[in-house]
Amino acid sequence: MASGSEHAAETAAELMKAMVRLRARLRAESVPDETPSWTWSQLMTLGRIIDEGPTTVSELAHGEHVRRQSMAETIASLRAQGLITSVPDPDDGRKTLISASVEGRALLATIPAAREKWLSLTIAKALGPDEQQTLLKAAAIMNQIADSEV
Amino acid sequence: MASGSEHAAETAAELMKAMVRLRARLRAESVPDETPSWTWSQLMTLGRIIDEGPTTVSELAHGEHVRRQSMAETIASLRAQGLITSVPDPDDGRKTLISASVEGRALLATIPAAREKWLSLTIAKALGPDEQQTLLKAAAIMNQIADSEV
DNA sequence: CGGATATCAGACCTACTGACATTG
DNA sequence: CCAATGTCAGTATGTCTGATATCC
Repeated sequence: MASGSEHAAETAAELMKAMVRLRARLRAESVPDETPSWTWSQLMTLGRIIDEGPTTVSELAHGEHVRRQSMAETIASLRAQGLITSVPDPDDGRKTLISASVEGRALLATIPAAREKWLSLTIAKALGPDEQQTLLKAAAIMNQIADSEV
Repeated sequence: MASGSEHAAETAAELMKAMVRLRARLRAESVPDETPSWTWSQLMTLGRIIDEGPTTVSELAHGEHVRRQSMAETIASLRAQGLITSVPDPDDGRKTLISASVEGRALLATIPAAREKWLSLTIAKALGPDEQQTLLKAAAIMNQIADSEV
């Protein structure tokens, strides 16, 4: 074989294509009137805050591979909706420790995510168990790639 | 059984998470100085034009699940770079038929996509053949979902 | 005139880069 | 003084909605 890298290029291209197209479909399918306010970035950041306990904007930004400024925006949205609380770090005045509020934990527990609804339904309706399993495995692999060191 | 929908919800959530995070990582990894000009939307649209022969903005927009205006932007970029040509439909004055130019076909044949480079390398380096196969299958399934009828 | 196509104009969302104050 | 953190600005991209002209 030794054609591993060729396959890798094809896989990369196909994966990118699938991601762009599925994203577009999800956007098209999302009902504007039902969208409350949370984006996936917000939801995922909230989940990460709950998992990692009190943390800082910089740490979150690093973990999600975005700039501090971008993450600050997300945090501001979450704070505006009362899903998180932030207090100055008593040991380091530069830092602001962010924690999930009771409301934030409650929200994530129910995981309403209107956008997810259509995808869940379509997956349940159009896919067999094997295909669902493949997607789940692929999601894990994609996360692994996203966090791979160099 | 009967838990298919629960699994579907979990799969949907995991897939969304993976897509958002991988996208972020790809953005972080893309080298700004190397980015020539093509976006994935442009590349995919170009591919679709080649596959479907002469077509219209509306048809392309429908196929990619975006608004006509958005697709018009993409088409304008492709035209500005000489990758496509467009002529008025002789039979229907409202339509503009779009075809790929020789340059466009040549470009897609080489598939340079600088953004793809990091992903290809990481896939080749960090993933085994089985995992690559899973991603490829998943990509096909994701496309299937993106085009599913209701 | 109603339906479809294309395009112009304005807005938004989310991320980016650059510059700055504060703290360690 | 230098490094890290957080925040304020301005920019860029890709998409959206609304309005308009043209053609069938």
